[in-house]
Amino acid sequence: MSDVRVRFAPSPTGHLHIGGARTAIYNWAFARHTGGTFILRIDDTDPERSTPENTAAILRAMRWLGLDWDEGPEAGGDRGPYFQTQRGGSYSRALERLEACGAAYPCFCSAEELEGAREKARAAGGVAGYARTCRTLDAAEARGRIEAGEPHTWRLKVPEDRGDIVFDDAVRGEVTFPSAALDDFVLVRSDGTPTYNYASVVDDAEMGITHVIRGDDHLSNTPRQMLLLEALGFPTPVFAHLSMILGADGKRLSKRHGATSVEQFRDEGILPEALVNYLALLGWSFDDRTTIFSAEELISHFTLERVGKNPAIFDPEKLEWLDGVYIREMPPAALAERMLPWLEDAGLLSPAEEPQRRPWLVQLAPLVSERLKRLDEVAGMVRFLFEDQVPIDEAARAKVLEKEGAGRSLDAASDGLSTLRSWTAEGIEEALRRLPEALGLKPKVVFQAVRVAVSGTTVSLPLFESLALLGRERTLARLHAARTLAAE
RNA sequence: GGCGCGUUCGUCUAGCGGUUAGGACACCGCCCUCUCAAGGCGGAGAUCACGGGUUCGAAUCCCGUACGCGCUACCA
Repeated sequence: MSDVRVRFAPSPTGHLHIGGARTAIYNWAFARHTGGTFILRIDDTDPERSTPENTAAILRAMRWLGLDWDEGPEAGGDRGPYFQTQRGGSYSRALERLEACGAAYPCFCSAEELEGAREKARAAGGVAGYARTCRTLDAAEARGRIEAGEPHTWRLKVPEDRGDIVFDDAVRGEVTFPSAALDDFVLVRSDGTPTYNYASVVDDAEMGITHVIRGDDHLSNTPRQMLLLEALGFPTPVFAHLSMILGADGKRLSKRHGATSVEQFRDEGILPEALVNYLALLGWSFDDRTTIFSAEELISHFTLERVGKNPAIFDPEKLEWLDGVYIREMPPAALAERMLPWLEDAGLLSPAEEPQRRPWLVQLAPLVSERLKRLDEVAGMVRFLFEDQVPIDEAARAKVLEKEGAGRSLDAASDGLSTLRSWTAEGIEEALRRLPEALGLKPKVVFQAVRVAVSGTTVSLPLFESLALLGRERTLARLHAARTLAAE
């Protein structure tokens, strides 16, 4: 195992978003590629919005995607705990050190005061940012106010002579921030909890994180964190900032763009392999032409050098195409297996009938596989093979059954099939193929009449195979039922 | 407002000084065909955001402008 250590640190304020999922995938792939360690840490420092349910959902989504972590919740590890709310000791120890060396100071300004100052500054068109009012407070006086129980936060004292903060981002290259533009940001809130920038830095350092691969929204936080790192005497990790994933309108992805969380895609019948493949490609390229690759191939090819800098628009259509590719590649038995929950949810199959229906489902699988883009489409496609009777679609009746020749086609099909010796797709095809010529009708007329009679619609799974799966009895019953609706 | 980052077909991208600017999704056409798909073949689609440089030569390097996004919170 190499000494690379990376982490994915979601905050459990919601479900696993696809942006977060992509960050997780890159961290995971990087760790696996380098033989390093992948750590999952829960950044639950926002007491208002963090919930255990969200944490559970995130872990579930990670597992579903196939992203396993070496250290973290439910995995253990010797650098834990892996929940920030359980790491208070680390933050207070670090604060003591910062205070001792004069790198942090208490601030007694109230939230209202700060807000007021901010608005005034903004109205004046000047710089926002904290005015450093408490920075020059006398140490003894500050001590006294703290002891008197006055509410206060702790702020980092940004050094005045630091100059430019420069770092070499693994995806964006050299990035420079003038330290003069940084204000003395809050480390510890008045309730004693750490802010993101603070907790994250302390944890990354204590957990020995070597590469911080995270969203673009943290790029501007990086200089702050580097200042903290310097004050604490910790080494600087390699930073790699990933661009955002946007909706079709170029705006930040949100609910109105459709599904945005990993579990929503699962519920829409997207395969985890396809989602990982798609997300990996959103901002990273395998090479100059490869679109489809397995998780193993992703791992062996993944490098930070091939991560792109520009924001990417999420394209559900391409995801669905890719999902279709994965569905088609699946062996029939595997697809039959994956179809099960969807058939059960649609009430077409009960778990009890499952075992004896297995071989039948394996025969069905190849018929649906090449027309499925998502698994949630399967029930609608196969329903006519499960139910005893099928309603005839009004438009299909008008368009097909009421046409001249439909009735004769159904009669002839009934005749031919009722005495058919081997009820197989091949046998059925042979019997039905004879009909058009015998009736003097176009093949399409005959086959569409039979299709509508049997499936109720003009579009269905391949006819002969469908009849084979339906069985002789139900096929003949439907042919007879449709006869009454048909023209001659 | 300040600071930072980004900008190649509609979309995802390849490209890292010399290419007919390549691939994929979507789109269009043809073939296959019992419908729908899948598949095969072909097509259209990018003056590489714009304007200046540097260079024999720039999508590739530099500067500026525009637009987009992020940060500028006791959110993360």
